[in-house]
Amino acid sequence: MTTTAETTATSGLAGALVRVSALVQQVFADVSREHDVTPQQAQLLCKLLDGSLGMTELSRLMNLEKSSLTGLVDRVERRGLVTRVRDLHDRRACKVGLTCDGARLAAQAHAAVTERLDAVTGELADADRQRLAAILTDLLSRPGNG
Amino acid sequence: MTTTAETTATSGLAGALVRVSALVQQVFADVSREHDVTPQQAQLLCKLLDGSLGMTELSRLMNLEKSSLTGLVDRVERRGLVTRVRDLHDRRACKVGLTCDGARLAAQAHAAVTERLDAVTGELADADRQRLAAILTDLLSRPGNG
DNA sequence: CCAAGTAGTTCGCAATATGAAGTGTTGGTG
DNA sequence: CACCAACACTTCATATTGCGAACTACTTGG
Repeated sequence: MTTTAETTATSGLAGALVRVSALVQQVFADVSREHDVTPQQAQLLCKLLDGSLGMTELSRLMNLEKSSLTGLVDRVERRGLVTRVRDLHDRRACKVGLTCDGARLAAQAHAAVTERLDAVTGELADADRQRLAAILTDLLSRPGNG
Repeated sequence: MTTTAETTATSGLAGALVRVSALVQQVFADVSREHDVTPQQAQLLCKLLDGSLGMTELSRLMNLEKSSLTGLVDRVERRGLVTRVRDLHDRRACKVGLTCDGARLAAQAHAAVTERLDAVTGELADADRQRLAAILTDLLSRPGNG
């Protein structure tokens, strides 16, 4: 067993997940480009949609080294989409938050991604959509998958 | 409407898809790193698992500009995982194919990704796994989503 | 008060991605 | 046949991404 690519056939689920992931990434890339930001920048903005976050928290959330995040935030800040605010209680730390422009862009990009993904899943039967949502939610709720 | 992040709540499906995508990307990144290649390089190798492909075909398959692909193939070729073979019938074109090392690495990486994703979905009930696979396959079979 | 830990940044480096421009090659049309 | 548009791929300049190691500044426990 585990001879060649055909191994995929065992379940097909893993392969399907990889392909779905590629599809989502493509949607994300398209939307980001239409809003004149990179996918990473768009993702950063979206993470901030429900409140400012510290660098460490953000790096954990985005699976990035802190040093990588510094640069990313630098570039997004230079575009005026985000600001660093020094934390009053801990002068080492800072909170990264959206500017007005950033919030607008983030909301639009988020809506566009959602809309397009809903369009993709919209071709499914309603029952399947429900089931899909339920199963994925279940999957993501397991420890380690969140 | 479309006020803030809470908009996600409408269906939750789009958000779940995004999160699943991130999960898959992380698995891919981990596995790639363990095999000492970048995710992009691993992806390239996997595309070649069932036969050599031309640059144009590859660029379409990977949603990359041809110029981007040239560099990617260069680096992977430099590592001895892939070779360019001039096409006899069309001297403009070339076929990119796996070397022995490349094929081994690709197979291992592919197996590792599959294994890890199966582990992730293994926590689901069997019936849900089946349903999930069926729905995703259906989704991916729709024109434009493949 | 001092040692250890924590939050971020800086630096050097390699990889990734794009678009514009360039090199050959092919194939059809006049 | 000669030409030229289309095609396959490469080159180049540029920006972004990402890592790890070393660094600064601040906080906190003892």
